[in-house]
Amino acid sequence: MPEGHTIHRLAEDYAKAFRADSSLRVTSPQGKFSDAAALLDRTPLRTTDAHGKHLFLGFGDPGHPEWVHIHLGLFGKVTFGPAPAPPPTDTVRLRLASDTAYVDLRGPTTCALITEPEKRAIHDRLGPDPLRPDAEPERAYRRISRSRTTIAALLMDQKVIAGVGNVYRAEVLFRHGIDPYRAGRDLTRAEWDAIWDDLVVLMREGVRNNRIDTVRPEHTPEAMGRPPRVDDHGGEVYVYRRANLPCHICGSGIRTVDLAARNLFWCPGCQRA
DNA sequence: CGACAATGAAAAA
DNA sequence: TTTTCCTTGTCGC
Repeated sequence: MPEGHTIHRLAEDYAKAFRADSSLRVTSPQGKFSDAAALLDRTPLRTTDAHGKHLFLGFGDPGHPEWVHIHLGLFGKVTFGPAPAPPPTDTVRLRLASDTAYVDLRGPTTCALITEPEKRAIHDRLGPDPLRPDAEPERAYRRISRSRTTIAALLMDQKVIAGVGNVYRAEVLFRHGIDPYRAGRDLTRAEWDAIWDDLVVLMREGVRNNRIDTVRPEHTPEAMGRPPRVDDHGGEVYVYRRANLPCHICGSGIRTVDLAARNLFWCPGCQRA
């Protein structure tokens, strides 16, 4: 389940499992991607790429690259396993299978074969991604510093910054004591730089561990003598999905509200205007 | 077995 | 601002 760290991890995992493997079979058991799958069948995966929540699988020779563009949306899931691949269920949009491994993609918002220019156009409309080495955080600040929109909404806008989702949004604002309702243009450059640098660290850690942990060492369950979090998406967090529970730091009840069809979580004690 | 939620975003209105 | 798309797991009856 997908914020940017998941997608970058998938780019690594797809490459690790299948790159340059001439035994690669490409199918679409569900049927919605059959034509493209037939085209790619038995051609090696050349490279993978990720920008924000967009995943790209590169096929073909470098002069004429073809890309499978994948976006998981809210429900998309990817599962890896060793060969032999089990019979696919009828929801598998895309299966890659080699002599040694297989991977199934289910429920993506997007799974399409695109050209290099089309890929470039996607990069162009995305904001800087804390997980990409070429990212320019000033580009994000330029937009934020001119916007009357709340920082909570701006962090979710992929044109402003790519890869942050509902969990990282809530957690990074908490970690910096920032009221989610503050307007973007009221953020100082120093505040933005601190947020960005923090996201770089947190999301890299997310890629490494394949989960989101945002709690500082001094606030971990072990350090504070409280039971570890029990939650179906794993990861130790301060506010995400902790509605009405006491804040780990100040004890205030964590608040939640429906904002633009997503659940926003924050601590009214620690995050003041 | 239906209702509902879930780390998302584009299209329609 | 609302609707739509995509899938799966959980909860209550």
